[in-house]
Amino acid sequence: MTSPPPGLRERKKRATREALREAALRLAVEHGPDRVRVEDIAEAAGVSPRTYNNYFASREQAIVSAVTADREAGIAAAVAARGAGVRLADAVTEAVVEQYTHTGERAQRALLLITARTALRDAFLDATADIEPPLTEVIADRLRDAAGAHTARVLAASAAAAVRVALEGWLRPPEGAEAAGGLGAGGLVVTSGSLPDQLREALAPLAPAFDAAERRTRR
Amino acid sequence: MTSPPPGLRERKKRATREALREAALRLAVEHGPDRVRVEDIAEAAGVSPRTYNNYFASREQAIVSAVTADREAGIAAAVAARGAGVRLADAVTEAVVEQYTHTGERAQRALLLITARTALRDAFLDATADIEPPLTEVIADRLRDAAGAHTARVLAASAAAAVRVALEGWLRPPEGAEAAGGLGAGGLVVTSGSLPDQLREALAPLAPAFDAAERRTRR
DNA sequence: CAGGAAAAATGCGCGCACGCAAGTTTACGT
DNA sequence: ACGTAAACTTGCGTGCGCGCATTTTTCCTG
Repeated sequence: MTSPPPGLRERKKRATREALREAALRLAVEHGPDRVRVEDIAEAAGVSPRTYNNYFASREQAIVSAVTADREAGIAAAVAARGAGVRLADAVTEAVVEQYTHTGERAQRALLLITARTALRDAFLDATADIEPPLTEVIADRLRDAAGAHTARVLAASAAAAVRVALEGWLRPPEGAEAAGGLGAGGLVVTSGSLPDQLREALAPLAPAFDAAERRTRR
Repeated sequence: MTSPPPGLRERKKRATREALREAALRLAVEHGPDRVRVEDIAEAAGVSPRTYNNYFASREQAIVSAVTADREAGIAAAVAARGAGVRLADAVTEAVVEQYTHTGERAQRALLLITARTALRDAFLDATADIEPPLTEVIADRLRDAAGAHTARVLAASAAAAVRVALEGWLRPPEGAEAAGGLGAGGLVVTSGSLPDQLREALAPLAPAFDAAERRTRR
């Protein structure tokens, strides 16, 4: 899988990235997200501002990364942990729920801060796309037939998209009815259930697709 | 459907946006995408640079928008055109294929330019998410039951994600095209499979999900 | 254990995104 | 018809993203 020698070079790189994550989140919590500049983050991490955005494309990305990194790192294992015994759709769903609810104290506090600022919310939502690669890998691992690779890619992308929809609905309580569509005021804006429920509800419509893909590999 | 008076204010707004689109694409084709500044686009459209990014968040977005606007405008009609007689999954698939292949000459030429520059390619891929709202509307139009709204949202998001995967695979390997000197030094992007095939292949795994949702509405 | 190539970090500079506080235009009520 | 409020545009200033050229660090090979 990974390279047997982690590479000394690669380790420092990861250390720097982690330092930037940590610094970004800490400073954001300390002084408020708007009161922190890239220069401050870079200084706290011991690198130049120019180096900073060799790692992160935007200021928001660095802050959010501290929260999302764990999930994109653990989602694959969480799916794999639920072995071949359970339905693939259930494995993915429960793995997602686990990764987004069984979260540390620090992440929970950071989320509270993220949901307040629009720019950070958007960055957080965009970050959900980062679970797609690891998801693709584990799904492809269970779809061994010829077209499995392509199918896994699509299913992973769809699952990530569904998660995004769930998260959007979850942190959207304070919003007027200014949807893009014309007669979009179609009544029930019931939303704002618990996050696990939102996730399960969003992933449920995709279950038949997962089932079909999984069924094809058995024959 | 829409507001009976289009609104005089709204008309000027759309005209300005269209002018910016047109100017951005024209200048990009004329002088090359890197040789055009926001100031030039704004001047060509008759507005100030500051006004420019009240309409577009990035320079690339404006250029790409000239190509993608038609699709996000027509995708809903394309699905609706295929009436309730055909399977929802097929309607969506064929509508997507139609929108991304039956394209004008100008768009085709612009695409050639977009695929060359990495920044424009990324912007183009990101723009596929814009078909999600109209898709949500038409799908919800055919899913009339209670949970149809949520399901439509997830299915639309998944379909958009699948389209993105297809497009990624389509314009994948532009390696060694580092001849930025002359005009039209065009290295033809070698594609793996025709675009319609890629789209159909990517959307196919989602068909069972569409079927299940559609089947639920009939009883 | 050197020497040299590849890769990352840094300094510098330019153009862009966006907040803020005017000025200007459109829409609507009495 | 006129005045007022809301929306859109504009000028200005600041911080940021990133390309380019240079210096420093890391890794490999003879």
